[in-house]
Amino acid sequence: MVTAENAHASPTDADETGERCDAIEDALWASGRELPIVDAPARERADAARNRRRILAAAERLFDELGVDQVSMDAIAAEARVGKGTLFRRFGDRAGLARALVDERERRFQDEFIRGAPPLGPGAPPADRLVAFGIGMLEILEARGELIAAAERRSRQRAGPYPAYCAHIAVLLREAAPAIDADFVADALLGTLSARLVLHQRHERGMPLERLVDGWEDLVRRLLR
Amino acid sequence: MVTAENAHASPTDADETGERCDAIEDALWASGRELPIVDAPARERADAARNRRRILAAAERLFDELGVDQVSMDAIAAEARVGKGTLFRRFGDRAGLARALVDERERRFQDEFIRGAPPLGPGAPPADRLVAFGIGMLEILEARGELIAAAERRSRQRAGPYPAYCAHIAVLLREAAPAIDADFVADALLGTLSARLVLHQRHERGMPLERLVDGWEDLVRRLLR
DNA sequence: GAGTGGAATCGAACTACGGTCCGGTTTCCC
DNA sequence: GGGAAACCGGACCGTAGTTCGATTCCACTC
Repeated sequence: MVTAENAHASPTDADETGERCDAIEDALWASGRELPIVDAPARERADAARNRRRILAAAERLFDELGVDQVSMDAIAAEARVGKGTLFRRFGDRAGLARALVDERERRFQDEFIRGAPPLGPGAPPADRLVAFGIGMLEILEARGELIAAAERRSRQRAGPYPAYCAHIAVLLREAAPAIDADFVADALLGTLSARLVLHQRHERGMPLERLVDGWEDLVRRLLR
Repeated sequence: MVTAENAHASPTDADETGERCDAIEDALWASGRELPIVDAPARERADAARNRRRILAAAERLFDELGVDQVSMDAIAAEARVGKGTLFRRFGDRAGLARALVDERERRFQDEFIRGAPPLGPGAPPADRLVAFGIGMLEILEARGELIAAAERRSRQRAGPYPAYCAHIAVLLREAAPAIDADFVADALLGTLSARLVLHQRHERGMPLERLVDGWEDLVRRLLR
């Protein structure tokens, strides 16, 4: 069944999926969340790895071509030349697959936020870091909003990077304004960066990206002044 | 098929669905939205009215008994002794049915907000009205959160009372702080009152209602001070 | 390096659910 | 009573997600 033609049929050459970053993992543990379950297990069988890559490549291709919510899971499985069971065992559900596709980018973002250069990373005043966080998030949403909306479909708060974002924002808020209910306000701020909301503002209400950026900055400054 | 037993089998005695309030309608029009389509049409046939009542009663019963997202549309149709087609033609989709079930309460809330007594209604300072709005919304969510979450499932921003809430909040914000981007901040504030988020905070994170109330008030005051 | 036991994985058939369609029936107005 | 419009409801469709027997792979032995 595995022909020579599709034995290494992955056009995305993201082959080094095995790379880990212990610093990020530690930071995530410290923030009290589990790691996202989108990686390969420690020892992955060769056929499983091949199928995982083929599924991700097929999904990326179809999403790109047709739009995220015009593509069924059956279509992805067929395009990847893989059974449905394989698809779902690998990624859990549709949201898990979407999460896997944005995971690399989100990891990089978390990395920059935790240990990158100011103003996003440590060193800058907390208000500036918060502003930079929102801008970075809005940029990611601009590029991958549909996908992230699909990843957040079931419950945004439960899975994915939400708890980590929440914890990081809360830390900054406590630093900048100790009197504040940091966890509550973190949820409030993150609500502004919900994929569904931003997509609606951008495409249905026609608000330009700069307006969202300015709005975010003003919101943060007003809260922390 | 229609037996005497279920001919008027509606335990909810919301029989006067025909009552209209032109003031509210005008206000809603002024805010640029359409009216919610959950009413009976102007002239409803007798069998249609009977079936609508039976569907609403059945849904209420099953939702109460089993929890909102443990009840399928088939089950509601069966419990109401009605075909699936009838159910969907009447209410459009699952969200529409849920909206119909909270509609009366939301209308009352909109009414109080537009023309009721202060601090919710006109007369109080805008900041106080905003605080009261959030508290009222949180109370509704406390009582009917699951149902409202179901009503918001597809796109919160597009359907239901969201546009009206948004417009009203924006008016208050402009009054209290003309320099603010009122539409943007209205979305931000309403994000805090999203049914999904509040349910998560209340039941999964165990935050007490008073904390959400205090958090909301502090958030509004900080923004407008 | 070939063989083997057993666990991990594969994938097509299956279930359940939301939503649509359309021929037949009921209701209402005249 | 008659005709047209509105309505009814069950069969039907596409999709997300599950199951489980068949298959593939890998570690270990000889």
